[in-house]
Amino acid sequence: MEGPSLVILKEAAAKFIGKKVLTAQGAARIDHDRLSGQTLKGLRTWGKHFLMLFSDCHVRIHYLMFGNYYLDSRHPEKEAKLTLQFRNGAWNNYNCAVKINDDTELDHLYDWRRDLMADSWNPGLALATLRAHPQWLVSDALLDQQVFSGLGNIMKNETLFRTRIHPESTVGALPPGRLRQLVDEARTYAFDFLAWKKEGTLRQHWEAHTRKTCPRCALPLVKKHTGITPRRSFFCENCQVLYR
DNA sequence: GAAAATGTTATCAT
DNA sequence: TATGATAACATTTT
Repeated sequence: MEGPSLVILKEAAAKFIGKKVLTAQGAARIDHDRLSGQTLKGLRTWGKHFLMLFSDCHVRIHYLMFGNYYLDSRHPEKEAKLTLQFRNGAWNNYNCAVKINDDTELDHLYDWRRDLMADSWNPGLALATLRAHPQWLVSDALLDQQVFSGLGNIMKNETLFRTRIHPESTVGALPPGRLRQLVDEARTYAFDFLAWKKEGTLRQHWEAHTRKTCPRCALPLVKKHTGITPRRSFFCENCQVLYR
């Protein structure tokens, strides 16, 4: 689950803010009793981290690859990792990593300027970090959660296709204008992703990710694992320039 | 039916 | 101590 999907959840679950947790339970190995009776003070996201704020702690949920949630309903069979029951509904979270953190000063843990979805997103800071690591492959750089927090593999492939940059280009070899373009397009695509995800039309808008042919030139797209991670890259060798 | 994938963190080994 | 390998999690799509 990538950053934009968490923004959608934050909006959908906002009705629980200010409400008391009647019961907390689930398969996650946390102290559920600690949450029962507490009032949900707020919800935040930082990249792919979903944060539930309470007066003396916060819960961090990471949905990883397969995580999902049900609001006011539940999975027909699976046991939730964390279920929060409120007077006005239920919040079930599945296949996710759940952690309680005693620190309530989130600013100690998170640099909000790094969150691609945030108003406080700072493209200049991302740019500066990239400039400091010229040897990185762009496919690794985009997936670095300390630089583009919330950016996932789909967003990586689509951003590179849009900017016509080959995933195995090195950051340092990109002309300055192209590097800036990459940073800006990552943010632009993130919000297109958000809008399409809300409409339920995300997948049909993919131009490169999981596609077989290039929508620009009709040549076959290359599917290859690139970078240190390594994650799937779908790209056009004809349209996307390799900067080395 | 096998394999791979919208991903990260904890733990163990070196 | 720092870095790196491996396990763990566990569903949907190809």
